[in-house]
Amino acid sequence: MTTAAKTARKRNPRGRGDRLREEIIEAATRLVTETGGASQLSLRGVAREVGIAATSVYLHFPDIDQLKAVLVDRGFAELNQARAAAMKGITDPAAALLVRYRAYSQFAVENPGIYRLMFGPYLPDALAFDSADSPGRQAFLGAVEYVKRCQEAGMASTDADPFRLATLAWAAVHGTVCLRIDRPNFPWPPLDEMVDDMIQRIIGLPGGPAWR
Amino acid sequence: MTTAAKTARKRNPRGRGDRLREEIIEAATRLVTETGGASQLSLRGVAREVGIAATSVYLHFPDIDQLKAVLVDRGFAELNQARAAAMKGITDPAAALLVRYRAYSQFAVENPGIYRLMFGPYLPDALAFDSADSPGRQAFLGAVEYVKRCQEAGMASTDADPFRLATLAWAAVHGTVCLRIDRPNFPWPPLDEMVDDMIQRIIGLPGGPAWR
DNA sequence: TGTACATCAGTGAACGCGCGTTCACTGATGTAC
DNA sequence: TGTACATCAGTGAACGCGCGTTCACTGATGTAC
Repeated sequence: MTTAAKTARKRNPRGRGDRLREEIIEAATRLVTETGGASQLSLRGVAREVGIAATSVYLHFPDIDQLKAVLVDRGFAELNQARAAAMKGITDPAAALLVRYRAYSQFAVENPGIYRLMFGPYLPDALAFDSADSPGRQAFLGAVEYVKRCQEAGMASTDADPFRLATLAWAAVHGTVCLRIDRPNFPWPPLDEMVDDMIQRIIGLPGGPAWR
Repeated sequence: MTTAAKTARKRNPRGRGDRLREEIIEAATRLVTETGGASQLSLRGVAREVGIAATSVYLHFPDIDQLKAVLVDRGFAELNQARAAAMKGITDPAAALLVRYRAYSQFAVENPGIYRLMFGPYLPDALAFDSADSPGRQAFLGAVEYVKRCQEAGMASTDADPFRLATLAWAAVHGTVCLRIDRPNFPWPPLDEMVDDMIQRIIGLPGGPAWR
């Protein structure tokens, strides 16, 4: 549906100008998802997708980077939500850890455009800074916590601190999904299987090589 | 040095028109390396960098994708060379494997623009196809071979076939370097240390968690 | 030895396109008197 | 109840820019006769 303006748009009623803001965000999400690349996301392209004049985007966003920032925020919100939903009711820390990374990787593969925007090189510098209280960092610290629980339960290697293990795991899963997205012709094993295998080996989870 | 034409270019002598081809490739390499992104590599930009008319690029490349293809080829050649140089004289298969991945990751971090072009989403489809005889695939099969040797020497996990282990290792190292490039503010451990740690855990190399 | 011609290495003007951004505007609807 | 005015939601023309691509060209140098 990236084509042109579908049906002639009706102007929003008085007081509901913010609805357009929502439409713009949705259109941008659609574009990023469909084209898989946020690099060519343009103000005029988004306006075209919504079916409004290019200038109307300025009513809600001072520039395209602000729009990207919103997409990234929503992306993290959605990822966190998916992760929380997947982990719901799971008490075993090792199982919870695996499910976390599976949810992460599924989100990435299902939303490659948004994922690339969140973790790739397209981000405006201000967002890419990845400060200690950024949503990405917060989620990472959540993973550190779960690794720690696994260690305390004797279900993970204790030869490295949990921060280090979580760092390795993040990088490994990130690479897994990036290559899958960018090199789809490689004979990859099924996603969940590969992620489980990866995490078990890195964290030293039961079922991993250290336990055989 | 991305600025403008340095010194007025002298036309190449008769019969040496191919020198310009080389200059164009070098300029493109410089641009990709400096800006770190191949996405905005443009025909006119390259011409500007070389100091020639935009149209002169057509004398050697029908379009920018052909130029990118050459950059990728050279990238693989350089990577292979760096890898071979690093492995020279090393007989221990486990040490050789570590050195391989260290060389790979160093190449990536030192040439982020080229690396992204080689393994990222910017590639023209024809190149990204990653067929079984592509240079990337060939290098990968080299890694599989070394994993196999490690297994045969009792220096690696034998709970998975070498192809699978090499797949995991590649993905993990790819993620390591990508995140390092794209999220430089994260408190990463030193590159070699992180790569060694990653590979030892995944392959089950001596020094890895399965051996402690 | 001179000269016409072919070839080679590259140029420069021009095109249409999509982009971000500006500016003044339009037209519907609510509100004050 | 009517009307003037303010506000709100959004438009349309125009700008300058960089881009890829076309076309006819220029000017040096080698080669055939």
